[in-house]
Amino acid sequence: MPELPFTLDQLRILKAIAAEGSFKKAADLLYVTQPAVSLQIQNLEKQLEITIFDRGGRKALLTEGGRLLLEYCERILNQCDEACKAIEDLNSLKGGTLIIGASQTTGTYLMPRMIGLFRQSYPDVSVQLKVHSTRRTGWSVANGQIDLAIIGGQLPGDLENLLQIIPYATDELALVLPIRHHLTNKKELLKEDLYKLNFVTLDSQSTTRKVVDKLLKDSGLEIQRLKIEMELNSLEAIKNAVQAGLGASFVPVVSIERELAGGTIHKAKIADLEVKRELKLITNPSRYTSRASQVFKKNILPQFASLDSPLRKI
Amino acid sequence: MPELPFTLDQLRILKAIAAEGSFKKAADLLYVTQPAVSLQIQNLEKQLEITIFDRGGRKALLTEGGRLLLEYCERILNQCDEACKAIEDLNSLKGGTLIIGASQTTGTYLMPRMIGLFRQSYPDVSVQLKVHSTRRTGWSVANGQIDLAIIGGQLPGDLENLLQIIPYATDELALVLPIRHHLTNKKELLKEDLYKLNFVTLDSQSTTRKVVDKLLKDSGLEIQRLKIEMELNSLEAIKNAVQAGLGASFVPVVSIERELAGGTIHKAKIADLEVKRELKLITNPSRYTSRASQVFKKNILPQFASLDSPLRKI
DNA sequence: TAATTTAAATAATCTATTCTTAACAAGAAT
DNA sequence: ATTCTTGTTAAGAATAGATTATTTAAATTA
Repeated sequence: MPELPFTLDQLRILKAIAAEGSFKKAADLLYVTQPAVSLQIQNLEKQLEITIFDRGGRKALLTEGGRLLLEYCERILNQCDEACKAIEDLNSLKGGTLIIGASQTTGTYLMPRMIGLFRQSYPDVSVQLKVHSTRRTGWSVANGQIDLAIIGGQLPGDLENLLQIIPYATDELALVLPIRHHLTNKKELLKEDLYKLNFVTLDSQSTTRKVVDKLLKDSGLEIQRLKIEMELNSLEAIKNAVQAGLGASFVPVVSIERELAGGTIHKAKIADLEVKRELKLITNPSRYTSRASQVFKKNILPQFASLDSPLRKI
Repeated sequence: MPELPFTLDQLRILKAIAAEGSFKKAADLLYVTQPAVSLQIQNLEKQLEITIFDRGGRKALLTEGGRLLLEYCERILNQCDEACKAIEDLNSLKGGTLIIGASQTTGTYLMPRMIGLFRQSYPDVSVQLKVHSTRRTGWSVANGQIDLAIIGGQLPGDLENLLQIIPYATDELALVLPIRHHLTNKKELLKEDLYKLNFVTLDSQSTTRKVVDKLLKDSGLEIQRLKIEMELNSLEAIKNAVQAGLGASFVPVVSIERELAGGTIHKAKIADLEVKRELKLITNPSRYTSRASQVFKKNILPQFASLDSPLRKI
């Protein structure tokens, strides 16, 4: 190894001697014997080809070269200390960044609460939330741009093997009706009733829309017979449309908590149909997992996870 | 020794890997084997309790902590490089300070030429010239405030043992007369003639004055019989006074080179009297000798030294 | 999919630093 | 003069770090 002319230990010794004015005291300060100090300084002087200390007098005094070196020495050691502190902060989560991926729905209704909780405990970690499609989120996790993500949709097959996928929670996709709709009287609906409704849906690109379509189809419904009044591109717009009496819709329950509590929207029960999807936590097991990510997964996510999620099993 | 969490070598390895994106290539770059690199990084990671590299993929990628550390790493290594350069410059005399002491006379007439010569070769060394009394100069050399000095007077006894005193040159104190003075006709004067002259002298504090007085007295002259027209405090003033015809004076030959060449002053010979003093180089053998000081002593001084000076014996 | 190649981790051995103890030398303080 | 302190020198011991050889894992290629 093409050698450096000094080591950090030598610089530490130099600093100590300069501060104490004595080899002996420096040795005591550093918990080594005095010859060790002498030797190191001799090596340093030999390698730099300068005299550093004037040992003549009562005190060990710095020569011109010594003073020059000491200046750099202090700067270098300060940088080292700073580096240590920064790393410690990172370890104790007083710094760093956590990047979380989510779909539109979880990103809008679930993540903000989770992140809020996380930041209560770790206010110095900056958290980024990336809302993208399931596919794109999956790739981002795969190549390390995102630490972890919660998705509701189906991943491309090749990613399924690459990523760790943990069932996280069940997201019910509730049928919501305007509160003055005539079907709100009925305790329970039947699948058949859906054909009588006008629907306001997410546009067909959306993951949630695809999931709903697939689930309805799987349950035996002929989805092309469902009347779609209009397609909107955000859940908020849909909720507003439903509340305005423009039609019914399937929306994630997490997105209507406030409306249900305020009685501004009606959630219908369907006797012979359950529209549910699995929310899944995805991470990349072959990548480095940041401390913040570990903590988020271990401490925050379980508080929102459904009871049967592996994350809950403490 | 309370340990530092990393060594400069480890930082160098870290930097190399980050640059090359590979442990192997970093190893080649640093002329070590690959396991050595692996081990050092492992130690680093253990000590800092962080993961630095993501070894999963094709390339060794930095983790968040790794990037953080690398920032400090680069700054630290840069400082180290700078320190090395500064020391090298000092060694090769591309920096540093040389502090030279001198009496009024040598400081005015000799040193400027020497320093000029020195700075031709070493323009980056800053040179300070301190003109003080012999006594004060001696003490400054003793306590290290001055690297070396040339003095013409007598040192206090205690300093004579402490310092290294090398005969350097003989400084003739020439009797100078106005060019129109009636004694300039004579080829050689005699001591007796001095009593007929009016003298313009340095004031009695001055080293040169004391030396001249002593030398004249030692040669048997009754100095109180010499007529002193006036006392001035600088050689330049004296030279002007002499040239103006106000009187004669003993002045160091080095101080009248220009005037002799221009024929504006007359230097008299005295048959039975030689007024000479030894200029001596003094240094402090028990103190650190700067590189600049060594060079000045070895290369510059001999060019101005008299033939019998030890400095000339190459 | 298997085979080859490449990079990194691991293990065992060996070397080289760098401590420590001990003995010594030089200055300062008593 | 001698005692105490401080630093240097020298020899042995402990440790850190490097090397070679081998194993493991991933990526490229056939």
